[in-house]
Amino acid sequence: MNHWLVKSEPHKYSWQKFNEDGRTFWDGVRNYQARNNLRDMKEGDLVMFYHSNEGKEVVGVAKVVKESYQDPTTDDKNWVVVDLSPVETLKKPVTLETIKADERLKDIALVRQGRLSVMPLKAAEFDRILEIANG
DNA sequence: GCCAACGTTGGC
DNA sequence: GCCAACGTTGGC
Repeated sequence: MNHWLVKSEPHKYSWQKFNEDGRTFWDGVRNYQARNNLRDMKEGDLVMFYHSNEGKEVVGVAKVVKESYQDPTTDDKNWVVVDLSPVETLKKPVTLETIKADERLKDIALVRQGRLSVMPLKAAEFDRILEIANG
């Protein structure tokens, strides 16, 4: 199983809204690297949900419920979406500041490659974020 | 609101 | 195919 991290601006699509919806297709990715990551997602993979701009923190865990397919919001064949559902809300959100300060997390793509919106995480990194969130 | 980082575009 | 210009993202 693989682990991922996706970003969303809360005023566009928040963790709260995601939970109200119960399921969503992850659209709007217009970057090839991010697209390739979406394509590599498999059903059951776990995905950290990060709020960019406002909050700047990992707020919850989602899972892939449907693997990539043509983005329904465009006819351009370059772009795909996946379906995600919420799994759990983190007890304590893990802020970017915390991640940068953590020896085991300071080199993840979230820090190194700030603009990428869909990125892989190692299992150890994923677990480390959960560990921090659970105190 | 500014600006750094970086991906994309287009002229040559 | 290089690289300057431009646009976008996202932290501050």
